[in-house]
Amino acid sequence: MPTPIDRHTAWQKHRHLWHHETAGPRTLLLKEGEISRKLYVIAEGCARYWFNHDGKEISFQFSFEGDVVYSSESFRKNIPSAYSIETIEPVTLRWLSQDDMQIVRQDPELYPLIIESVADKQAVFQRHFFSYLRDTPRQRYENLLRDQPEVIRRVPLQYIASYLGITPVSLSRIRSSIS
Amino acid sequence: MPTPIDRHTAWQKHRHLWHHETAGPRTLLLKEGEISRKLYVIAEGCARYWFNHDGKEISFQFSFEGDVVYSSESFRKNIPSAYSIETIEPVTLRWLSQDDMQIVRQDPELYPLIIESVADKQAVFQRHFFSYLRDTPRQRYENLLRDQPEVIRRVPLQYIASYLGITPVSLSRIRSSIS
DNA sequence: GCCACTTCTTAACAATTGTAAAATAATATC
DNA sequence: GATATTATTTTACAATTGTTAAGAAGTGGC
Repeated sequence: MPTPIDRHTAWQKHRHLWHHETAGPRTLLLKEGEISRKLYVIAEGCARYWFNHDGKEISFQFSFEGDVVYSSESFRKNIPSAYSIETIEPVTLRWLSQDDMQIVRQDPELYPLIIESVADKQAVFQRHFFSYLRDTPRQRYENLLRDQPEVIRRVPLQYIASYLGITPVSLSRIRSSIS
Repeated sequence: MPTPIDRHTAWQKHRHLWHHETAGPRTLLLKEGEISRKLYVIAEGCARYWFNHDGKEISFQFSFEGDVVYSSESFRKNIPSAYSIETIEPVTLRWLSQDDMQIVRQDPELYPLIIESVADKQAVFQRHFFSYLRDTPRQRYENLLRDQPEVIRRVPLQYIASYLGITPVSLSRIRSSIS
């Protein structure tokens, strides 16, 4: 087994592979049905993940500074992405190509870190999922307000409504009954 | 990078590490708050994942023959599990200890397979999650009936209700309005 | 600043779900 | 097989959400 080394140092070995890019607000970084070919990291700004359902845009994830942004299944398997990724604010990004990511993935010092980060992401996702089984929409909004007030400050309410699994009208009612 | 070999062959190398076990119905394989120390695979029978919320048992996953069953975050990090795993039917199981799983994980031929299976599991989970944002409880029940009729045959309805995010009463109404 | 456009809120009503309690059905135990 | 226990269904009513439409507030372009 490779000797564990510092996470930051392990990644820094590959920093020469990163490209840089900026984009305005409401720019598609990835379009539903296309193949995810760049693994982005957000340096500044925010974005949302969404998919189309009967003509409605359903947002299911928001990403901010430091977050990795890509469609992992599409990126790994070269299959069409099930969702789009769109900037909300103007963003500055760095990204890795699929080929360069292959190089990084082959680094034995990074193997355990990558497994771990994928698994951790899954755990976070699962906790988020639990709130849909456990809490009412009102409680989910209150949780968001308490745990991630930044989302409510930076993300338009219509996107937050679909993220909470309700309509904008219902979210508006919940908000007015709180404040 | 290790040469990719046949998935089955790669796992079979480690078959001597597996233990065998049986359990009756309604047996806890893992209790919320305890540490997941065995990675089970179901040979026969089925089980459910659930957590407690205000005295109610909320089921969020069902597992059948061939499925891996454990609390991944708890198993990896030796932290208390956020949920319980309980048999529904009598089961026969095989399992790996944490230490033996460490050995398996170190097999360079299995690294890519493990990363892939974790990532795939996440994708399945994500698709399931999407239905909570996209569909009504009635549609989720109809999807379950269409895609996994085995779940409805083998799992008590009260567990299915919480899995769908509704009460048993509401599920009963939905069922009676269909058939 | 003015206009057009989008976003958010409010209102009214329909549809769905939750809650509590009782009835029925199914299962387990002796 | 009779009884106790648990699971599921049904009923009635309260609470919440969806839908549609209209109004208010906010944004951006000229």
